[in-house]
Amino acid sequence: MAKFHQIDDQNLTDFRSTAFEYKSDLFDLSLNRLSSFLECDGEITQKILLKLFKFPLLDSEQWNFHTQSSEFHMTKNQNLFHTSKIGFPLYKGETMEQFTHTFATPAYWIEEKVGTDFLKNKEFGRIKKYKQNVEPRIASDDYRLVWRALTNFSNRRTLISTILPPNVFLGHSLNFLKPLIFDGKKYIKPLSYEETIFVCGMFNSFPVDFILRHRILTNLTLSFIKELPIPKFDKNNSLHQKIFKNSSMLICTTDDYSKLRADVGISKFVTDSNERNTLEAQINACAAKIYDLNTEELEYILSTFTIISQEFKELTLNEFSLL
DNA sequence: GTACTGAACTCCGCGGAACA
DNA sequence: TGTTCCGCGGAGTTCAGTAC
Repeated sequence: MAKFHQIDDQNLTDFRSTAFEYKSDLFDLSLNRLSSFLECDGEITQKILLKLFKFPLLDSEQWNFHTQSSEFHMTKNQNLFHTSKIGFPLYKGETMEQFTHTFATPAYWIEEKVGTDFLKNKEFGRIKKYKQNVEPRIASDDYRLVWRALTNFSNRRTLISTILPPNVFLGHSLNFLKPLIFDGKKYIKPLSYEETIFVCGMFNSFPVDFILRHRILTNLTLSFIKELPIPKFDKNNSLHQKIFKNSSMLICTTDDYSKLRADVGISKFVTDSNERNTLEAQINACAAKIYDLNTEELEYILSTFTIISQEFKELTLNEFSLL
């Protein structure tokens, strides 16, 4: 039997009459695959979570998912920041939103050489143990998947992610997927652009958000991200393809993404807000289908996002009914 | 003007890796 | 083996927008 977050004396006395049966499968999952217990509030939540966690975690062998936080610390590194718009912009959580890097104008910039030297020094510190004569390479040279590290389970959305173009720096309120890793001899790309864009689409979907809302309070730490169950991208799966293509059209809206567009072969992009809503609703519907959720379960997930408009929820359900 | 809510900022402590 | 540094996580504080 289980019941979470009970502080009332009477409720604790009547524990058995108000608690629910915590499924043994969920118990095994929490104990063997996760770093903390999955907290849930009843039968349907348990059923949904068990369906979602049938897929490999991002820190499992199936994925090659390498995260990093704190590229530039807003307090410790503030001596590097300026407001004269020279060099690379410093992105913080508040400057991006789901599928967009133009949500707000950056407040700080870092001179290109100052910033890249700083990051190359840190990277050199990481790879020097391999004793290889290799020039350090840094993440800001490439497109990278980012997400807000500071959030809340009761916010409009908890996981807010996009892909940022090269030549931008990140404040510590943004965590990111390393686009390049050092394997001991050379730098390799652990995930393709297609996989990265697909993951971005999954991150911004309601089912994945639903998981995090049952696990975090305010800090979306790296361990919670790495314990997300995400299916491996399958280019032959039409649902995966839909999420990848829609995400591409939502993210790559400026010339900063021309190289990425050419690389993944998606030239179209969408800036009209109504069209963007439709594409996002389709991504949510496809994600729910991938996780094998039924209409009742998707409706329940949507009902827990109380600040999201009813119109967008209905759009998502309509798209789901078409699959 | 005040209260409330959502969201971001800042500070501090912990733990592991590196190093003397 | 002790010390230092740095990445990371947690929590309190502050700010901004909105409703009344």
